[in-house]
Amino acid sequence: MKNKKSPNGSAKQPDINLRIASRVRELRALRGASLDALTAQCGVSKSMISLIERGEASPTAATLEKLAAGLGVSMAALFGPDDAAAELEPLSRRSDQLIWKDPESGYMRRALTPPNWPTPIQIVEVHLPAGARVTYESGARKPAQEQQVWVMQGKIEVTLGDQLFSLRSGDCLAMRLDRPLVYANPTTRAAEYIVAICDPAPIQLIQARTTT
DNA sequence: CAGTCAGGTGCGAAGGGAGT
DNA sequence: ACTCCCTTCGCACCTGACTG
Repeated sequence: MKNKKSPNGSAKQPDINLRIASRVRELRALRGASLDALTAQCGVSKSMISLIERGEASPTAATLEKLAAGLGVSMAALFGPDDAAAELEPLSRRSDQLIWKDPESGYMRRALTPPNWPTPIQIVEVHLPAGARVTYESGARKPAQEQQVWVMQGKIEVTLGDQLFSLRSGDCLAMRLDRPLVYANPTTRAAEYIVAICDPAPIQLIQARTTT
């Protein structure tokens, strides 16, 4: 739960933190929830949410996932577009894709889906270092979300509730996000995998922007 | 009441010293 | 040179007080 010092000292990620900040603030406003209300829903302290919304904290994947669950969205929705006036761009170039690194586990995720494209499908590329483990404790969401994990390289273990799945290169696991979820790389080599998430929240966000 | 700030806690990484 | 142990440091995260 508690953080480890990042390998390069203070690995601040100002751009991505500011993007997460505006996304959390926007999603919370969209739901008309106060800091207290969101605290009650996700279990992250009011002060921590406030820090995240100001871009002054580098939250762990576990904290972001709790926040996302409290807001009723996938984690991918927290990395969404920060420019409401941006044109619809169907092509996401490798060099433009947003990368976020979990300061706790070293887990690195790259958002592949074009950021402003109105789709419920979010595709994410993940690099999971050797020995790393990422826990998502929140379980069920409303509306229900589904995702599929396709391993490109290495081996990973996915624990959904009390079910353990060992995946190797080429394997694809489909799951409904209704139980706590753990990704682990028990090997001594980094693993790479693709996650396809079905989440209507980004569309709701774009629709809300266009109607305000 | 919503949001911010200050101070404190717990944890792992890094670094240094001692022993082999 | 290597390993073990201890201390220090930096960070996420928390509680509770404070402000408007």
